[in-house]
Amino acid sequence: MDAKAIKRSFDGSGFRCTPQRYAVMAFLMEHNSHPTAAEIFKAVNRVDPHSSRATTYNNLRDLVQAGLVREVAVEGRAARFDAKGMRHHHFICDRCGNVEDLEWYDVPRPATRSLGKRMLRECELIFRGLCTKCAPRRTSR
Amino acid sequence: MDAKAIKRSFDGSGFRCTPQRYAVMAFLMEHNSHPTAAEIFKAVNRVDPHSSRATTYNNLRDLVQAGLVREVAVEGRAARFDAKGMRHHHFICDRCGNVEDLEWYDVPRPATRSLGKRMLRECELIFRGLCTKCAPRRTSR
DNA sequence: TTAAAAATTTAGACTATGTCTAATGTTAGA
DNA sequence: TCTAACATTAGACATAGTCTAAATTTTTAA
Repeated sequence: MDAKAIKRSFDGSGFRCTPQRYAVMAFLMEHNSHPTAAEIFKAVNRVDPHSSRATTYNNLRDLVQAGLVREVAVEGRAARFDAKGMRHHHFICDRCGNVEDLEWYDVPRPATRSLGKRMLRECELIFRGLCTKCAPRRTSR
Repeated sequence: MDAKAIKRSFDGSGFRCTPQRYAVMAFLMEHNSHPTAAEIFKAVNRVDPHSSRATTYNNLRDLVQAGLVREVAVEGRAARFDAKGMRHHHFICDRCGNVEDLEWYDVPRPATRSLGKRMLRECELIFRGLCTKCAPRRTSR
């Protein structure tokens, strides 16, 4: 993949591009499966076992803070992560909890009145239901 | 509040309206602060200490399954709950993690094409930013 | 080049949140 | 009133994630 681009994305983030951080970013950019921290830790260490559990968790937090990675909380399950590439919405499966990307489209903002003194940063659309794997096959049910 | 209405809401849910479950429902209907399970447990037992921790957690899960309560996952924080009264959207504070209700309005559904074989159940809009308490006071910054 | 400072990694202890088990209690309905 | 199904409980357990303190690596500045 584009190693240079990954390294460049760290510029101005306040974080160094260490081998451990690079591995996390590269993995997330190559896989849009929204892995959990545990899955990322395992995957990264399968290739080159030089990132500890603590480092993986710390780095994920740093990357989220730097705005390079997004964390997705799922009810009753471990958090999932994705590289903030193209804008997209999320579909979360009621049954298996998997997170999938859905084509992005503009979302109407709430009325200024109802926001009050709150400072709005982003509007996120989350779709729920059954993913392709979990949806019943035919018209049965 | 409307004790009868709370009891009636259990009809057809497959769950009995026990004192412990009633207490959870009543608390959630009187407070729209989106409390965590731990907060609900404490609050309910302050009034009448007859619900154990396990029961509170079990009942919250049951009530969510019955569709009477909604669970809101927040990144890096404990899950929060609210009674599914009027439809509304959620505002989640980046800084303190508090969840607030925002007036409901219709959300455009994604294109059928991009949904594929997925079965869509609901579209949820989540706003992020700083709540009134956490937003900077004046125009400073 | 090198010494000191800053940032990063690490193992493993620790914390928070939530689930499970097995025993006990309660309720609805025959 | 008896019984089967349902519900509650204490406390052990599981999972996900954080923290600490020491070691390592990188950067800065002389």
